[in-house]
Amino acid sequence: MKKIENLKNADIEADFAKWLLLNRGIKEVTIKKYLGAIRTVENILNNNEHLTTKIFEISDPELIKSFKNNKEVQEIDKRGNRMYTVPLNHYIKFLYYLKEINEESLDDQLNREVEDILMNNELRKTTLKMSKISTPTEMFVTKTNYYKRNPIKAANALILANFNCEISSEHKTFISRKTGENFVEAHHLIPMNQQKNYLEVNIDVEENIIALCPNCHRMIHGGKEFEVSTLLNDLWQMRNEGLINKGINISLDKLKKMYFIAE
DNA sequence: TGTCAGCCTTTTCATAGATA
DNA sequence: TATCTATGAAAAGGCTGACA
Repeated sequence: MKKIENLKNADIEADFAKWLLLNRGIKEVTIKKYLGAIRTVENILNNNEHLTTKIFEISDPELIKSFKNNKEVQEIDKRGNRMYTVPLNHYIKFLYYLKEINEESLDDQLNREVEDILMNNELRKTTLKMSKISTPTEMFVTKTNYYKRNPIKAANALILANFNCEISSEHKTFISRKTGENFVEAHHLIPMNQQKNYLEVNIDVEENIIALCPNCHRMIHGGKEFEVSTLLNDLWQMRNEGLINKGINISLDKLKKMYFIAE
């Protein structure tokens, strides 16, 4: 069992190294030094009992951020010209990247369920009634808990948008074989992984679900910062009032942070 | 703020020789 | 013969500063 756990940590470390090499274009020599620096930080935190696990066992980027506040880490970081916080920052970005990939795959799963609902004429007629019964449901995926999306809510959102991309109704895609409508995808403006920060309200509601053409949907998940930022500006203007009516308060800045836009 | 080359120091490992 | 110790080479770690 111990060996399996070690293998998992080694896998994450190897994936992180591969991500640095392929996604960030960092040289192997530097990657080696970064991994060594992370190990040094890990030892410091272990020695002063701020940490009892390995850094690569941690999947919460906020916890990694807190390590940068440790006095000893700050001291060696200053001496080492930020060579300890730089790799930690990279690891934080890597963890967010992993979360984003999970968010995308959950979106894909949701959209397949939405299509199944919309292709059933009887079910389609009753979606608006059914959607009233809903509470956020946590589901377990790998080591992290995620909130299951309600496909009926998402189907409603697409119907309310008249199957148009909400960025521009001119974004025509193709007619879906299953639904017979212009193909658009459901996207949660406030990502569902943020439900944990909205304990009083359910963010899986029509007001938070946007119909997007596949191009805009991919762009919002993986576009350049300025492109995502532009999309978010428009969508936030469009939906903020509806969200407030549902008791969901979100500033544009906070929304951008959820998409890792540094502004 | 991040990257990276380069230099210095420390650690690890292999090998040979000394000793019990 | 087995074990310990000294030594040197290689690898890894730590740090600096230039540059983008």
